[in-house]
Order: sequence, then structure tokens, then C-alpha cells
Amino acid sequence: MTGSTTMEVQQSSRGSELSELEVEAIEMFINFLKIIGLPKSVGEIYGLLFVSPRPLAMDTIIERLGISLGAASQGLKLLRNLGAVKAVYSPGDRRDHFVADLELSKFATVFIKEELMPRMDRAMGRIKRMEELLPTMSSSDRKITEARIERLRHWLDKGQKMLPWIMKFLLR
Amino acid sequence: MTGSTTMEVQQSSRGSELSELEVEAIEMFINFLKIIGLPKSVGEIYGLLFVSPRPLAMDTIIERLGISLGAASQGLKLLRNLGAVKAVYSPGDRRDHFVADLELSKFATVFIKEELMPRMDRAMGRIKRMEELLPTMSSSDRKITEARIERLRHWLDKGQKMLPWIMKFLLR
DNA sequence: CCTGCGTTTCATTTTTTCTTGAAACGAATG
DNA sequence: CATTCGTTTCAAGAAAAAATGAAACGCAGG
Repeated sequence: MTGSTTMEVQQSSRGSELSELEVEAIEMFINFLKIIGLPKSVGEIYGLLFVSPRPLAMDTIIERLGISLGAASQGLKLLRNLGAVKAVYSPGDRRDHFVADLELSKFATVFIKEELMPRMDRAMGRIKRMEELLPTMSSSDRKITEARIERLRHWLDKGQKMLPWIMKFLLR
Repeated sequence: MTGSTTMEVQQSSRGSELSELEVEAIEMFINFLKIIGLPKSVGEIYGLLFVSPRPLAMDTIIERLGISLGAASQGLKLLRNLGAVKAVYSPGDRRDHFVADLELSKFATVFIKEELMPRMDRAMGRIKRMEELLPTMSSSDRKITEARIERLRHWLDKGQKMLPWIMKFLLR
């Protein structure tokens, strides 16, 4: 019945062994996404989707990577929130299928916008607070600390000015 | 001579309570250094040293931060290796005393040089390996994956070119 | 409506990372 | 040189982060 064209070398989408190429991609993304604090499972998922020529359903991802249901679901959710993966509709299949968004700069820009910038803002708040607290120090020490805080502010300013520039550069 | 209005806050250099200003600085650096993957204790140490107008001995650091001997020793070692802290000689005292290097950009440049660049090099190695493996794919899928790997390489190239520029910018 | 498939949630377990403190070390001092 | 003070090391413990999988959910198809 199901005859048709022997399903070809579909091995990469239903067997369980990962091809060497897939392993390379996966390891690359594990290491890469770790930099911005994402867990291994997220790197695995994105790596697999990145080299996969066609959308994959969640249970395929689970089976091929050998990760748990929870990790897959949460990892995909996170990646979708980042905009790094999107779900595509697959006719005649109740399951969602997932594709990697190839715009890698998203990882960097999201990281900058969601992590670095808010942290820098909070740091700036603390610096202001420190400046307010300066008068509570003995005057001899105050000069020294004041200069340091000033320096801190200066450096942070520089960082804050640089980030938008980097983002612009990343977006082509 | 210390006249001024209030001389009270001398406590901050030998008692055990941290001043509010010190707390702000410490929390700031904990959060800041966490970005580049350094543990809390390291942030605490650097933060304390940063606002301290004079060099501190290790046991002072231990006492004031309430951290252990091991954490202090290892944290200071790490910070010295990064070049973010240096030991200064204090006449008539057997103990080492530590000062924060105020060149904050060091954290960023060390991170770029020691973390990002090597990772990118390794990633580039993997990309080359993937390109070698491409011929093992079925030809229909190969085109797609080939284009993606090409894209990956392009993006990584861009990143690698950007890093030296960022470093230059950070160093004034 | 019910049923069943696919997905999400979340308490628990596992793994990883950080901290602790005692023991080893070493170098200045008497 | 023996002693003492200061520092480093590292095995063990604590804390934090990530993964697991069973239960709850929700929705398409009957």
C-alpha cells in the first residue's frame, strides 16, 4: 500500500542516529548559545533545526536528540520567544512543525536588548545612588572614591553608547 | 582636621558592617561580572576593592564580605590573572594587600580575547568540517543546508571582524 | 459532548557550579 | 632551623541551574 517512492533517505528524520554533520552543527550551537546563557538543550534544538532542510515536529526533535518532553517544549517556547524559531503549519498533521529562523543576529540583538541594556540601566541607577551616598564618607577618602565612581559612570556611558552601534552593525 | 560635619563613617574600613555605598558597588559588580560568567564571590571582592580607597588584606576582605578563605583566595587569584586586581606591598606587614585596577575595560577585553575569540575559532573549524561533510547529503537537501552553512560562515566572519574593532573602541 | 492526540506545566531528580574549611605549603621571623 | 603567620589547594558539602516525566490542559475530529 504505502509503496510510493520508498521514502528515500529519510533516515535523518525518523531514525535516531544523528548524522555527523548534524552533530557538528548541534555542538556548534550548544557552545555558541552558552555564551549568552542558554542551556544545552536549547542549543541542541536550534542546532538540529538549523541544519534540517525541513520543519520538524516536536516528537521528532525529542526522539532524535534524546531529550525529554519538558526540555523540548520549554526550549522551543524560549526559542520562539526569541524569534529564533517559528512554528509552521503542516497540512494534514495535527502537530506543530518548527523551523529555525536563519537570522542569527537575532540572538545577539535579543541578548543586548534583553540582557545587557537593562543591566546597564540598573547599574546606572546604582551609580547615581552611590553619588548620593558620597557625602556620607570622610572627606579624605571621599575624593578617591568619588573619582572612581566618576570613572565607572564614564565607562558605563561609553558602553551604553556603543551597544546601539553594535546592534546596527549586526543588522547588516 | 577631619572636621567636616560628620566623621562617623570610619567603620567602613575595619568593622564588619558594609556601608550602603559599598553594598551598592558590590551588588553592581556582582551583576556586572555575572554577565561574563564570573561567580558572585568574585564580583563581591572586586566591588569591595573598587570602592575601597586603600588596599585591603585578604583577611579584611574575608571578614567584611563574610566569605570563606578559599573563595577569597581563589577569587583574588582569578582577578589577578585577569589583571583586574593587583597585590601591593605594605611595609611592615607580612600580608599581601590588594587594589582594584580601575581599567574596567579589562573585563571586556579579556572576555573577548579569552572567551569569544577562541569560541569563534572553534566554531569556524566546525563550519569547515560541515562543508566537508556536505557531499554526504542527498543532493536535494544539500542545496538548502549548503546555503545555511554559507550563511553561518558569513555571520561568523562578520563577528570575527567586529571584535577587534570593539576592543579598539573599548581601549579609548 | 466525548475522545484522544499533542502540548504545556511543574514538582522532583539530576547535573553542574560555587563555596567551604581543614590540611598542606611556604616564606619570613626570631 | 623551628615556629608562626599567611596563603593556596582540594575534597566534601551547599546552592543553583537544567532536565525529567507524569499530570493537567486544550483543542480538533468524530
